[in-house]
Amino acid sequence: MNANDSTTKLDFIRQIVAEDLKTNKWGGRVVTRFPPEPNGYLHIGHAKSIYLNFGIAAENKGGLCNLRFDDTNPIKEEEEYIESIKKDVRWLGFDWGDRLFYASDYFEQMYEYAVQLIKKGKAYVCDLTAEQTREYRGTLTKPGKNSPYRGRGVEENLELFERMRAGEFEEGRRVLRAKIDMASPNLNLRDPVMYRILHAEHHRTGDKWCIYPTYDWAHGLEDSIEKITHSICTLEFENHRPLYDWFLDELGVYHPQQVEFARLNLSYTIMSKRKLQQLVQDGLVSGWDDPRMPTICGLRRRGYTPESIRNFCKRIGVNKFNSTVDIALLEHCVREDLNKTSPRVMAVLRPLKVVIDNYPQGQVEELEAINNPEDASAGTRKVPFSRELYVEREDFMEEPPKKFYRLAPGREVRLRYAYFITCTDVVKDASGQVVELHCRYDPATRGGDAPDGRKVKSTLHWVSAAHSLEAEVRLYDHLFTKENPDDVENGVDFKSNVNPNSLEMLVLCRVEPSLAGTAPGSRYQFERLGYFCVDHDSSIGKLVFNRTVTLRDPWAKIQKAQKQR
RNA sequence: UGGGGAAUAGUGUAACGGUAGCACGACUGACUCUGGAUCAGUUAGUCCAGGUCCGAAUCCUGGUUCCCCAGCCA
Repeated sequence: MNANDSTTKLDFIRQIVAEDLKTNKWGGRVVTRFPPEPNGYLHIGHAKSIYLNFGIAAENKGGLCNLRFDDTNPIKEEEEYIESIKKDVRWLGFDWGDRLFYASDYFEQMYEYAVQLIKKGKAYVCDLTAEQTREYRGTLTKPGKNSPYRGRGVEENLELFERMRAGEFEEGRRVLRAKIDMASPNLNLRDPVMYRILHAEHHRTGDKWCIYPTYDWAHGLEDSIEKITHSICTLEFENHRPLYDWFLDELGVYHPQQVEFARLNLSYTIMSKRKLQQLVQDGLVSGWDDPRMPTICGLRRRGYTPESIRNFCKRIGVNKFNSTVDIALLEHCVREDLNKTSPRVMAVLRPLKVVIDNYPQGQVEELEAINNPEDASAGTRKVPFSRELYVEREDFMEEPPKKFYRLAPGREVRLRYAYFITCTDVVKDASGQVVELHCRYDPATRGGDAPDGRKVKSTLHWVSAAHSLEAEVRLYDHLFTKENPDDVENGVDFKSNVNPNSLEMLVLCRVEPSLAGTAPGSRYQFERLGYFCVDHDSSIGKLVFNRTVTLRDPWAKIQKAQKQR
């Protein structure tokens, strides 16, 4: 049994949906929504929510999922984010069809609802300053005090609210509040603000409005208007549910069910939009799409596939308690996908020149290489072989330790798809650095097999010196050195845990000639090294690759263990 | 200190009163023209203490620990 066999294992939210369907609670409908505020870029945590909401809709007959921009705060929101969010959701493989909505489209209707609440004596205009409001609210343990404006008459409230809308008051001068209970142990119920005055240009409604609804007031209405059945949000909104319910009940309107789940945390990275922004602002990363970022655009640039991210979301499950998923699971998911789909290619990241002394000068052979051993239909290609080659610097050791199977003086290894070679001489520069290897090849092993049946312990990747192309390769590691980046000493913040070695730029790499002209976004496996993706900085004249993830590498582990000893 | 949530191998998740299972990780071994992939195996868990029951991860009682709430953010 594998993780795909989830038909019998429903998470608690899907159980609720299934139960509601059984009891016909919503008349057989399933309508969810993904409601981002367009104030930043989406990250892998959003992917969990997208996968959940669109997934539930897709799994149920007639199910719908709305993409709704929760644009109730013009100060933080921009059109640019709307486009990036749409792009990312689409890239992840989800389609909202014609179900694209904006909270701002409901402003008029929300206003009317607010008037209703005022008429019902359940909302009032309050003149307290923000600071006074805080004082009146009380604390976690002390009840709040009623605002002196709480007793204002309906007529006065109506008039003042209208004048608020008309722009007669300056920002912060007055708010509209719900009249609930200043002594409630749930602070969200202590007469929460419904409207605040913001003389700000809204990216969609322009200057039509100068009062804007708060989240608590707006969100339930948005869900209600769109006839959502299950309003799925994260745990921190649990305390808001009584308020969500209160507004809809007081209005007597269609009332979806809010369900909360735990947001995603991933080891060695952070998910907080605010902190991610700090990394960008402080230049610790190159931007929101830096391949080290957990943003969707970062992962895309890194070479992650939508399929692998969806699969990751499926595997992590959904629950009501905070947890931190091991980033190794995400990495496993890309490897799993890329192993099946990506063409193999040879590239040498840190070149070491090898001269095959007994190979004819000027001779070039085109050797056949398999494009993808996991996919026979991918076929084969020709790779040029010649007298002078490059191999990986770390594939040679003058004094090989135990368990090092690769090239060493006097040792025979195989060059993949080519010949067996034996190292006969090591050339060093003045500082003692190995700069060149001399080897002899066995012509009888052409293609990589010895007719006499002798074996070698390892196979190396290589490129022909004269035929290979220069490339820049960017190696990435975890963004932070600690599993939990927020684990810090007093006086410093999470940024002190940024991994100084999370990016390594290699500029003089050599790749096989078949890569000439490869397009940005193309993904490959560099044999024995890992999965790489062509960066959008790449051009015909200058190839640039990002390492998505390494291959599983037992030798690296052995080496690490040997060093520690 | 008030209120609201939650605790299952190292990590993430199943089991819904009836054999604690799966995945990732780690570790063996087999195979291999990628030290990849694949295959086989090992490892390891119900927060604690009581109680109910033939039987408890599940129900009850008491405790412990963690998360959220004092924005005119979402």
